[in-house]
Amino acid sequence: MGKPHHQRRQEIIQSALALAAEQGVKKVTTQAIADRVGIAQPTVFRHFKTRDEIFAGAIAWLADQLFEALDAGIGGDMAADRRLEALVSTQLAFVSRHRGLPRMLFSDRLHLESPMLKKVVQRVMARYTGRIAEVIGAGVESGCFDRSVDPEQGARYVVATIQGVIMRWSIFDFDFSLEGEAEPLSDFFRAALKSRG
Amino acid sequence: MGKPHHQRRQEIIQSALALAAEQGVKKVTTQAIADRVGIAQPTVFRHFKTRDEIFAGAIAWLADQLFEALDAGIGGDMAADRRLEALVSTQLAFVSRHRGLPRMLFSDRLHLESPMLKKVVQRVMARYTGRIAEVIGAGVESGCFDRSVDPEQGARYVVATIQGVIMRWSIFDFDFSLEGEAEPLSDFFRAALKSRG
DNA sequence: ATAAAAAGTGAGTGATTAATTGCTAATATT
DNA sequence: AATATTAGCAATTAATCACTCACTTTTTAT
Repeated sequence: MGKPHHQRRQEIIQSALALAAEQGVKKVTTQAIADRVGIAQPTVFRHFKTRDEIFAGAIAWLADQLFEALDAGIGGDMAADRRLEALVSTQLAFVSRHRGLPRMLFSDRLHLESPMLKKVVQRVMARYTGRIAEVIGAGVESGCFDRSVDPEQGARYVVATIQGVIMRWSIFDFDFSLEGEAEPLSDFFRAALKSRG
Repeated sequence: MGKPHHQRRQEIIQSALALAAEQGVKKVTTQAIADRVGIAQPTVFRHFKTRDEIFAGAIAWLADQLFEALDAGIGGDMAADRRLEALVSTQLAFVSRHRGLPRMLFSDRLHLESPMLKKVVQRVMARYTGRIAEVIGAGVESGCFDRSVDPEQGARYVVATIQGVIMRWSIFDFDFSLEGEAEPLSDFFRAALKSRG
């Protein structure tokens, strides 16, 4: 027996994410992961030095996938508001497919127990907010959004709203369609940012 | 020795909240609470049957205080947008004074481990969202907000944005002034809801 | 082939922590 | 004053888990 290192790492990360999605971060024990992968519990530590490194690996993987999806979702040259709409809907669709993400991201465990994980999460958030700020900035330049809008601030609030919706979705155990929020949310943002007067 | 039951309960709840604010929910062990109150660890269980009941008590206390503050904050007869502004700023000021609230509310531990606590949190959220929906609804009636605004939906997004901002504040370890967000946030909401055309 | 490296295991350790138990001392009730 | 109730404690329990160790098997490289 014995699969190659990288393959096992992936299996472990995927199992951890699946467990987080289904039962919450607390239940992602090394034993539960091992059972799911089909290996003994100590074997997990052959592939990750600590449990936190599994989480860090999972978050890194999710971030990669997310930004890849975002880049794919806003190809072509659309107006800023259309571009923002695409961003929002891509983001919601992505999270919808990866329920482990909110479970990991919103877990106090991650932030407060491991400075390393906190750094990882903060970096992802900053990068994501920056991406949206660019779109808003371009929209302000082109007159699509109001000149009084501060791109950085607007981006923070857009991200906050999306996160709030996702958090609600996670807290209410995924009991409504996240993707169904894309359209009304985009309308909300358009109204908040759009050129008036 | 021996203080009355209700007084000790309060001391325990306050200690739990202080610990959550300072070090996160994970560190709110019955031992840590006991140390802070100045009693032995088993004595905690003379006043609460389980640890979860301490959390439930803390959340209930916070909810009471919050709605009291909100009611006090929107007395008088102002226009709907001013009323919403008052709500937002009261809310942010309250959370600013009670950092244990976000720590408790955003902890996956609460939601996923105890159905009872989950119910408590969901009730508070629903009540809070309803309160905002009323204000938005009145604003739409009076023509202060746009007729196309759905009060329930608008309220959900307003709450989502506020929660997102608070979550960011909590994740970034309270490193910016939450109360400073009141004004720009209110501007954001006003733009999103205000009568256009 | 053979040595070295990697992947695997069963058994165990140590730390943490909510909750129990059996008792004592203080307070309230009658 | 006698009794019951309540608040308190020290000692312990029982469960959970991340992580280690000593050892075996499989794969890779020489």
